[in-house]
Amino acid sequence: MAPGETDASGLTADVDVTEEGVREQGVSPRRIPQATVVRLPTYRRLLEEFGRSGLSTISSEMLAAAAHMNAAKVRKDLSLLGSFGTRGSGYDRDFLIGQIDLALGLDRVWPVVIVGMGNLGRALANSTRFAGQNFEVVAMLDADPDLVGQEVANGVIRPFGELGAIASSRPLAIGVVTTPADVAQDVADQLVAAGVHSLLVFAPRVIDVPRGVMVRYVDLGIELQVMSFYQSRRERQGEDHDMAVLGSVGLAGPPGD
Amino acid sequence: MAPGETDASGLTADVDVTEEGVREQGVSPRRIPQATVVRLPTYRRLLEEFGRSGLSTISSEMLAAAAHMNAAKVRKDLSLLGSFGTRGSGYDRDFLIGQIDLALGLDRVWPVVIVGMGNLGRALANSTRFAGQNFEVVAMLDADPDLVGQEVANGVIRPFGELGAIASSRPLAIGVVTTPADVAQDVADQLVAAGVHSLLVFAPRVIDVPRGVMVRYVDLGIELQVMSFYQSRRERQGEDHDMAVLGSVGLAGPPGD
DNA sequence: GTGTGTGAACTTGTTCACAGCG
DNA sequence: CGCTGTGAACAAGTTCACACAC
Repeated sequence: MAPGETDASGLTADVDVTEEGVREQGVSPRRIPQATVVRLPTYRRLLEEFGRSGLSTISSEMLAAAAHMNAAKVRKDLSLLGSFGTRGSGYDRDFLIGQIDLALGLDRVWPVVIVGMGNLGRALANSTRFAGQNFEVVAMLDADPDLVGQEVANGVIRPFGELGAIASSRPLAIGVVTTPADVAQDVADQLVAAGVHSLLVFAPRVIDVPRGVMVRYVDLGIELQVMSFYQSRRERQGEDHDMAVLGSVGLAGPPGD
Repeated sequence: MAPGETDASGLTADVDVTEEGVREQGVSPRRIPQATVVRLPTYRRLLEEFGRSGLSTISSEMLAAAAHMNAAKVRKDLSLLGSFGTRGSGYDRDFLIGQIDLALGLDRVWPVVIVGMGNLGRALANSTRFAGQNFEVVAMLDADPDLVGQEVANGVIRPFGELGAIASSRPLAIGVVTTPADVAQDVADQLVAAGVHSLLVFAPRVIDVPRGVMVRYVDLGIELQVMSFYQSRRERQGEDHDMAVLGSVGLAGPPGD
């Protein structure tokens, strides 16, 4: 196969993606498909970058070129947020960023808990993405007594057992699970009990959650195996296929051509 | 929306997923859609786990329940590899694992290079997934002189400038980019020049690659923003939606219901 | 009877192509 | 005339439902 770009995620592990509960209730402009939701952050980032170049108006064609995708897709995605473009010129950068933020819920700060402070948990805690504008790491937990008490990023690692206490002193929205696979389900259960409704799981394990709780998986093993698949194809067949881009986090596609 | 499960990836960032170059050439049994490729590693892992429970025959229903998905999907996916099931009983675990390995190219070891040995690069180098059976980290590079020479996992960090030399002494297949975003494109260019045909990019940046090179993205920022989207929906609307599971690495879906 | 393999229906996502606004 | 917004065509992915093999 020629490598093309994939879109991403790769590992859709799941099930049950019902779109209920959500249907128009005044607030939501329109139903936004998941495929679009996943692309909005990329558009947002590119708009920021264009801004640094001094551009204040950006066309779907420019965004599409920068994101390596089809302009019609960009327009369709953006039109789901409302009709913000100006025919003949394009979209006003600042206004569009504001609208994307509104759609993504980036008009507030979400409290995040990270459970499992090994190498990966630490890397995430130090990431600007986690410590950024809209997300605040309110707790870093681990069951290992040797790790408890250590300073990481701007805080200290606390015992996993304190989760309940932390949850009663302040609301928690997102839980990041960077523990070994064998305890991931138990950790997830306790996070859900603590009020977390969104889980980002790095452990290679399918997690059971009650309805209403969202789970997204980031699985490095799957990523590598997907690459192995395309790489072995390329070697089996002649060279020069055309691979493109795939995305894990939902970005990218399989090496198509 | 009720949280459902998503499938994942979330961030499909890409483009160009052409399926050329690949079409049937004797070796490939049949065309395997990307959606299936991404799920094969999960089936493989679940089969391993069932094996530990002593089961030697597994039905699509069992796999589906464990993976939180539809049994018909499991059967359709597996049937693309060939007709390995036995009607009335199910699939022979060991044989099926072998067939999945064959399809995924896990019958050999792929040389991996990691560029950017900050927290994340180190976490990956220490990961069993990277140091596992089918992947071998043959080089850990960084441009920072302070990091060069440090021991990580089973090796030592070398200067990024040595990439070319390393590539001429042994073939490289997969490149992992865990550098800051501003140098990611340059690093990718050099990896491609060194013969790498698959890139796993953690930097929040769209990467340009020539045809034939596959890029998959893992973007934590996108993951968090996708969670923010569904979380803010849930709060805007009544509670109790039904979210499910989404996958980043391609596993999971949007919180549907 | 049990569970696979698969055509057909359906749903989701992408691309085209063009009407129409600025 | 340029670029958005969008219906309509298309492609990909999922689920159903059932014939058939064991």
